[in-house]
Amino acid sequence: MGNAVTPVILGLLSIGPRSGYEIKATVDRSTVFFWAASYGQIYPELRRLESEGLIKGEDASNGARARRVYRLTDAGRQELKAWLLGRNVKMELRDESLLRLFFADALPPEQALLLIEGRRRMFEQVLETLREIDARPGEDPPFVDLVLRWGLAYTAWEAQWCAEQIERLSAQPTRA
Amino acid sequence: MGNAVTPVILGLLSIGPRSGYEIKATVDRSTVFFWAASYGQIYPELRRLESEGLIKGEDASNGARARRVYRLTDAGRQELKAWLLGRNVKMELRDESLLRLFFADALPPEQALLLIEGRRRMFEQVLETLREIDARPGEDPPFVDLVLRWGLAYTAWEAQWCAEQIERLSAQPTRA
DNA sequence: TAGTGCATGTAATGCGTTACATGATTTC
DNA sequence: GAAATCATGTAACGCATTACATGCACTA
Repeated sequence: MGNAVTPVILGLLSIGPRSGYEIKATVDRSTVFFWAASYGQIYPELRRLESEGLIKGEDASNGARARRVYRLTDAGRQELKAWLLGRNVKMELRDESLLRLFFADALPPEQALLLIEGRRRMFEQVLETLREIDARPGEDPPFVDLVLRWGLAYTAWEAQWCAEQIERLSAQPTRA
Repeated sequence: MGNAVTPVILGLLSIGPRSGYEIKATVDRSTVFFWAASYGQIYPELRRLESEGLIKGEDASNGARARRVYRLTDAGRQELKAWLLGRNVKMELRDESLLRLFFADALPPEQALLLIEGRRRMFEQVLETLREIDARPGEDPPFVDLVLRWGLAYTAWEAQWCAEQIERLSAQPTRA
């Protein structure tokens, strides 16, 4: 497995053939919430993966506009399965809003409350975005759908947690 | 605000004076779950922050062993507050276990289930780690404690979500 | 015909992690 | 006396983001 973008490419191509551009577009409205990818990673990696025989590119130009569609090879599918079942599970969060909350004792109580309020709004907005995606119903593979539902549930939980803390702290403003 | 480690240093020093080594140690058992930091960032940034007058270092050597303890200056506290109240909220998740779940349609159903099971175990383990931290009671500042409780609640929620999905999918193995 | 979206790609830049280097002090 | 911990720091490396460059095709 090459780098961070490798499983994304292999995974998306396991759903269906795509161009580099389409991979990026798909990522930007699906995995980007928990796994980002940029052109700077995608295009070089597509060539590398093809040279390793894990994917196969095919010309799909439209007139003079170049276009190359990739599909997974059998070897590529094997590689994807191996990655899916591999043991290394690392999860890293980089949550700036949470870091702020962690240091909120440096602020007067009413401003600290604003921090939680901001966090709530953030998740409320993500929730809206995800609900719009949800609008077009089940044309996605089952587990793609499952993860979308995870996103909805998780985001709602975060917003709810913030709401509870705000209520609790508003009642007893002296201590968190 | 310099880079990713800047708010961590300013924030931890707002709780109390610390050496670079202690900052790293504190991070590794608190913010590391949502915000990591390494020596390669910390030591250069400490010097930079001191040269900017945001923190002040003081020699605290023990015999021949060098040690330098930093404290926040008034300017540093202002900078911290400004960061806390700033508007840019970016949150990035990098959750490999979730990415696997997203592509789990490439696997036969019983192996896909194993993926959720593995995710559940991962959160169950983090939960244990966090509960051990929780064991020593309220000597932390209120919001530090709040974020720890967030960690406990969040982790428990994730484990619970996995358990629910496993149950649901075990009952109806054909669709996710 | 102007603007948006499709499409591929690279170079520079910045960044954080990893690994290494060094040595003192405390604990068992 | 050995091992763990305290303590500071740097260099190399890998990696991803950002910005840029180029041009076609479709649509309003």
